Amino acid sequence: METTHRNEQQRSADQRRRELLEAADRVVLRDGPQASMNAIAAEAGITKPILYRHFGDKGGLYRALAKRHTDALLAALQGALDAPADRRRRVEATLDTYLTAIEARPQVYRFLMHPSEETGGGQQPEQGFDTGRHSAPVLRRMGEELARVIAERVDLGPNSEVLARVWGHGIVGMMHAAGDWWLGERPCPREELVQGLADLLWGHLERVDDKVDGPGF
Amino acid sequence: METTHRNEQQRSADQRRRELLEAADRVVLRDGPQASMNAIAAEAGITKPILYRHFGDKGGLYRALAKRHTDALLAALQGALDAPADRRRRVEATLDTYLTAIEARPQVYRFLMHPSEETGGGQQPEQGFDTGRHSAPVLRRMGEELARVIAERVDLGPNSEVLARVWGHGIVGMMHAAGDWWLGERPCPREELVQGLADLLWGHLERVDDKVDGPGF
DNA sequence: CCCGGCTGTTACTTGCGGTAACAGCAGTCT
DNA sequence: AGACTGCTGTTACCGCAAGTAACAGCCGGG
Repeated sequence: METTHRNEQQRSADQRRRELLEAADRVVLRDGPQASMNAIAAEAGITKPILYRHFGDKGGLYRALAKRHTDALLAALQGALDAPADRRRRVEATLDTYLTAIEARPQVYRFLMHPSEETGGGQQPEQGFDTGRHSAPVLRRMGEELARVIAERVDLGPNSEVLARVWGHGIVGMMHAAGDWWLGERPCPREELVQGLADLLWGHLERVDDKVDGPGF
Repeated sequence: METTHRNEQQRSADQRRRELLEAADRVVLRDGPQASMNAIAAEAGITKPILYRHFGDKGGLYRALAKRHTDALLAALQGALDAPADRRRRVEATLDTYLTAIEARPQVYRFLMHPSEETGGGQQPEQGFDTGRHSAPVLRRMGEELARVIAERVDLGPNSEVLARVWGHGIVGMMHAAGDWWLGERPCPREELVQGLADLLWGHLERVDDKVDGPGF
C-alpha cells in the first residue's frame, strides 16, 4: 500500500530529523553558534550532505534549532503571564520566569540571542537595505506576544493597537537587556533584579526624588 | 633627530589608519558586517596584509570602527541628557535623539548592534563559558552611562548603586528593542513612539485601567 | 654606505559552507 | 523477475574568506 509506505518513510524522516537536531543541539551548546557543520555531522555520526538534505543550509538548521527552544521559553512565559494572581505579582512572576530560564541554561540563551544569519558560502542571496532584520526572532516573538496580552487586557485609550506593541517590545527589551547584563556580571541576586525591574515598570521613575545637590533628573 | 622622525612616522601612521577606517566604513555600510577584508583593502586601494598590520584581525578593525560611531552616538545622547529642561522633557529628548540617530543612518545602527565576533580563521582562541559576552558593546556603554547619570542625580534609597545600573540597562534595552522593532515596521511616526515609551517609563503601567471584561492585567 | 623600520606586494595555507556524483537498500508497479 | 522510486549514506571536489610568510622598495639617520 502506498500510503503506508509514505507514512513509514515520513515517520522515519521526522525521527531522523529529531535525532539530528538533538545532535546539533549538543554541539551548538558546547561550541557556541560557530559550531561547524562538519562537527555537527560528526556528532550525529554521519557526514555533511545529509544535514544539507534535511535543513537546506546552516541557517535552516539554526532556525529549526532556535524554534524548539523559543517555543519552550514562550510556553513558560505564557504560564507566568496567565497565572491567577494580581497584576504586580504576575509581572514579577514573568520577569522571574525569564531570568530563571536564562540563568539555568546560559548556553541556550546565548544561542537564541545570537542567530548571526551569515551568508558565508558560494552566493550572496539578498543584500538590499534589510533594516532591522538582525534582531533575534525570540525577542520579536516575545514582544508581539506580550503586546497581544496587553492589548486584550488593558485599556490604553485611542491608538491602543500600536501603543500595546510599543509597550510589548519595550518591556521585553528592558527585560532582555537587564537580564543580559545581570547574567554577565551577577551584581545582585535574582530576586533583587526582579524587584528593581518591576519597580521601574511600576512608575518609580516619576516619583523618585531628586538628590539635594546637582541638576536633578 | 630621532623624535622628529618618530613623530612624523607616528602621525603618518595615524593618518593612514584614519584613511583605512574611512574606507572600511564605506564598505561596511554598503555590504553589511560580512564585508570581506579583501573588499575593504580594495576600497582603500591596497591589499590585505596592510589591514592586518594596522588592526591585527578582523575583529580589531570592527572594534575600531564601532568605537568611532559609538563615541559619536554617546556624545549626542549626553547632550540630550544634560539639556536644561525638566525631567520629562529630558527623557523625551534622549529617546528622540536615539531614535533620530538610528533612523537617519540605519546601516550604521545595524553594524553597531551586530558585531558578530566571529573567530573564523585558523585557530579557536578561547571557548569557555563566555556568558553574556555577545551583547553589543554600544548597549553596555549606554546602559552604564545612563546608570551613572541616574545614580548621581536621583535618590534610589539603599542599594542605589546596583539599582541605578538595573534601571540604566533596563531603560536602554527598552529603547533599543522598541527602536529596532519600529525601524523595521514603521508602525507610527517617531513622535508617537517617543511619547509611548516616555509614558511607559512614567508609570502608566500601574495606572492603566483593566478592560471591563477579561481576567485583567 | 648600509642599516632599521616603514610601506607595500604576491603567493600560500587552512578551514568552512555548500554541492556534485556516485553507491546501496528498501518497497512498489507491471 | 526486473525496472523504477526514493530514501540512506559516501568521497571528492569547488569557491571563498581569514590570516600568514616571504620578499621588494623607500627613506631618514648612524
